[in-house]
Amino acid sequence: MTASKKRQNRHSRTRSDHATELAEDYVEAIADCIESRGSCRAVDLVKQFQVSHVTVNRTIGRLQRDGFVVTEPYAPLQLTKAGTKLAQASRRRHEIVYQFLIEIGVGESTAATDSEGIEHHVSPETLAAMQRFLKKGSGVFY
Amino acid sequence: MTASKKRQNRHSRTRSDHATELAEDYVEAIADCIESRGSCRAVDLVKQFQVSHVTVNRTIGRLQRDGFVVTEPYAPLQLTKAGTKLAQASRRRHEIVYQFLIEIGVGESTAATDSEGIEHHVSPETLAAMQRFLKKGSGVFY
DNA sequence: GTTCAAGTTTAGCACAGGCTACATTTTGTT
DNA sequence: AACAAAATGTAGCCTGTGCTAAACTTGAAC
Ligand SMILES: [Mn+2]
Ligand SMILES: [Mn+2]
Ligand SMILES: [Mn+2]
Ligand SMILES: [Mn+2]
Repeated sequence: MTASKKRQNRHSRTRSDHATELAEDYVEAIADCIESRGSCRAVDLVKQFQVSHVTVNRTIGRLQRDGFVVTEPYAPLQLTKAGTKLAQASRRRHEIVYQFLIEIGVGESTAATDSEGIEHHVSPETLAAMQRFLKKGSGVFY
Repeated sequence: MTASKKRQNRHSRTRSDHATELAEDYVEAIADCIESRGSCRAVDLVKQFQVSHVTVNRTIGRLQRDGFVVTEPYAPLQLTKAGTKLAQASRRRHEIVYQFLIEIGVGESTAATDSEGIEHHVSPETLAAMQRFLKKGSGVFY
């Protein structure tokens, strides 16, 4: 492990996916909220995630610690450069997974639900495969 | 919430998926191990999951509490009826997700890794869509 | 300018799921 | 039988992510 990245086994990878999952969903939600409402407050995330405002607050604290968000007391949330970048990448990946599910015949509501969890486990290689599929169009199939 | 099941939003669903995820992976691994080696011990799971034996032990404790495994001190693990059933359902779903990824052009190694996380977020509806896809064969496409 | 409601923060709790260090039991070797 | 090694168990720690209750800020209504 001096110079080369340690190869994780598949379960280790799943665990590390989960470690970044909440961060990805939060910055995505914050970015969406800022775009649609002009700003984002903790209470908006409470509605999105259906957890208590305390849980949102503590999660935001970790996001700030990790450099994705900046906050001042009682003020709206702001994304850092890193936060904005993560939000964009997450949104793009999420959207591709969602559209892909639609394309293979999953209903919109289920696609929305399932893609919310699936997205975090989709590697660049799998994402590329899904994109190829979308490009070709499913008309050939169904 | 007296008689009707509360409709979860998509983030709530993802959270509940995660609550059962470890149980699914463990019983699947235990079932595999029993089939291939005749019995399964904690140390086998240590190798599979790459966590400490203490973590395995505590996880097994929760599985026992929840009725999926039974253990006696220093003895191999056994699955309960419920554990065996969960293992079968998990394995089937996992296998479909894996084959599906292969079918859309993902390499075996990546498919193995990604399917390990994705499987837990695949609803029956999405699983059915993947199966339809596998039945048709991807020859039409590629 | 008080008052009140909404939003936010803090304190303190729980459980899941990681860990190391150390103790114990079982099993294999001599 | 004695010893060594492997497996298992226990004690005690940590972080993440959930909660309720209570205190505090802020901004709007009056
Ligand atoms: Mn997302
Ligand atoms: Mn998500
Ligand atoms: Mn899995
Ligand atoms: Mn997951």
